[in-house]
Amino acid sequence: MATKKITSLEVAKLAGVSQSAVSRVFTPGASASKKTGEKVRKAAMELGYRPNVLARSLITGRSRIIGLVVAHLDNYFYPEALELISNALQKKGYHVLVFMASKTSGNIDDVVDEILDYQVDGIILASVAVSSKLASRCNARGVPVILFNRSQDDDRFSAITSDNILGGQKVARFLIAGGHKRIGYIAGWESASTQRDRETGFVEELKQHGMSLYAREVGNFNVDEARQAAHKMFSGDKIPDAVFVASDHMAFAVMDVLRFEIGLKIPEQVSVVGYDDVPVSSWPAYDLTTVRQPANRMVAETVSMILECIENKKTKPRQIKIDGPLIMRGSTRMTTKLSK
Amino acid sequence: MATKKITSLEVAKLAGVSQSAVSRVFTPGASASKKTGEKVRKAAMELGYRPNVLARSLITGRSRIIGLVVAHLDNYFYPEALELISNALQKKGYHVLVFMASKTSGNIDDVVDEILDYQVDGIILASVAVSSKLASRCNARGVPVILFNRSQDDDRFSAITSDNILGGQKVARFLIAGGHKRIGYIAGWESASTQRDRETGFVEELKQHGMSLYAREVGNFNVDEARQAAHKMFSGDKIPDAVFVASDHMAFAVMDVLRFEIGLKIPEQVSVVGYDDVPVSSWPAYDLTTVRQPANRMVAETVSMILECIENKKTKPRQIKIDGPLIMRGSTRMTTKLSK
DNA sequence: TATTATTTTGCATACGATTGCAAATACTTC
DNA sequence: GAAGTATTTGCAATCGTATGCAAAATAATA
Repeated sequence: MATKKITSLEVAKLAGVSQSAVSRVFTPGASASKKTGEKVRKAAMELGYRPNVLARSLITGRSRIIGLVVAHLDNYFYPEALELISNALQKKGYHVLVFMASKTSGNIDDVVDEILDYQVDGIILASVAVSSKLASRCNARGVPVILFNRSQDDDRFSAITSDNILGGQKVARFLIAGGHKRIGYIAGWESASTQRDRETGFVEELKQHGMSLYAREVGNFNVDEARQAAHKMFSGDKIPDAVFVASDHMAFAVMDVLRFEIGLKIPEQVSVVGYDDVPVSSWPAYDLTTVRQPANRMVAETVSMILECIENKKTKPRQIKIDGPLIMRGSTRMTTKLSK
Repeated sequence: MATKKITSLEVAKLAGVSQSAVSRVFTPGASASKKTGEKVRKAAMELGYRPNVLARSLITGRSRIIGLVVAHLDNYFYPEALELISNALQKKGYHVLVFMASKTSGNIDDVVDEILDYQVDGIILASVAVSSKLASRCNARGVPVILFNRSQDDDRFSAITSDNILGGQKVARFLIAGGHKRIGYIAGWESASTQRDRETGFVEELKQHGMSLYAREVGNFNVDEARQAAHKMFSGDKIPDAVFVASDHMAFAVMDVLRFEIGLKIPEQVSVVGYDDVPVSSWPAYDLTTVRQPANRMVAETVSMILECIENKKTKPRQIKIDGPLIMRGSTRMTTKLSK
């Protein structure tokens, strides 16, 4: 009903000081005497006054808002990342404005434009790419853009990923050491750097050992397509004895198909390896061997990087790769002792 | 580098009109001739001008930002809801400022205060409660508050939930019809209305059939505690032949304990029922019978409700319960034919 | 074409804060 | 207590846009 706005002016009146004084009390770096500080704080409390962040942003040019574009919340790696990012930024006095890059909404560029309208201090793109035109626009406005779990051949933004090439290599070494001879790969979305790097590392390392992919299908980081891929790969009579799936999310679907539709035993007949180490992977029903993407460290780097860019406009973009361990679980057989 | 801001004034100059004209062109309801419209749009395009949403909000008093507080992203019902909410609001020209109500951050009231600082047009609390003091503060500022998947005995805000009482009843009827005699319940967080309602409906319906709970433990909507609860409940010699778990999320943990740690067969020895119908429930590894919370309909109601409250301040808060079906899957045995 | 009704436009102010500047006050020091 | 230095404080301008009001331009009507 009485939708009254309490402004600094009213607090000033009640406290018997100028409006600027009120502002100074609520501005960290500003100078105000102890006495006025108390008077103002008391009056503010009484009226329930809190500074209007938007008005402040208008004049300071800093909104303390970070735009976050996220696409695949159905892959449980992202909710976890979102939670960590939001918490970390919250702790630093920033907040997250979320934008979904759903398949429906088409163009990511439009989304980024919308974000810029909010005068965000920075943008985090989680597993999402953006045109170089938009990149320059962000650049021109001095808004740092950080790619999370995706890299792009554009040195105007920083990128934080796990070391996907190395991860792929680890999987290859592990499967070879386990005595597997016919090794398949189910790929993610071909245009994603994560997909490419994981496959590159994997295939290169196989080659090092004189092997090559026995089978390859594409799952596009999508459950349904992963199921189909599994069916194709395991429908013949000579089937792989191991399959590396480009994400845990897809790997679960693959495991379900192998066990419940094709009737194969994991790991006795087929070993399955995933990538991400989302919480479900450790649940006994899947117990999936996988490469951990250290979400907490990736987020920590992302947040400190973006804050650094905001503080200091001259910060050069960097590409950071974070190593993650191979987590050995029950979805893979190990005939041979594995030397680290 | 050249961090130049393009303002409406510069566009006005280039287009040869006044600043107000530019503003009018970019303000939906305002009057501007076709001719100036074109001139302005052309100039804006050339300079890459877009209106500053924050400045606009300052004067209109509407930010087109909705604050969303969310707690349990580890329960996969919430990422899904978040995605739906964000998409629906995006479509209406609103955006979501996310706040994590992590266990660490303690007081929700502080979080809500922070949200208000951003002059949000409305607040959605997903499975989170707030003190009545804060409720009045929001009320006083004319900011509608909607509870999502949680209700509270406070008619100042609207609440959208599934019909948890009815859901609990359905589970009871189903288990009884299945011939189960010793029925256990693993509860969520006792203070949550969802937990209370599910249990109430469940127990009442058992009573209707002359039965009562054979065992009861508390899992607090938390995986680890659910595991412990399962252990306790199934460690004796007379164990339940069915267990209703207050959320799918916990039910998975319970199933894993039963199968892989205690060595029971599901559903032959124990039937398990969950609540939510998150995507994982339909995966063959769990194939969990559960009550569906219709996230899309719940979100649709939530969004239309909050927009209605924003448009028309006089809208009365309402409590909406949405019925969800029982989804029968393989985690429960059915000895008897079930009459709907 | 003259007159009236309707749109369009510019001017100036307001939204709620921050901040440079200069005057006023408080604190040192001799 | 006077002179000098360090802090506080208020004034006024500013951020980028929206909007009421009155003047100007255009359209409608006779």
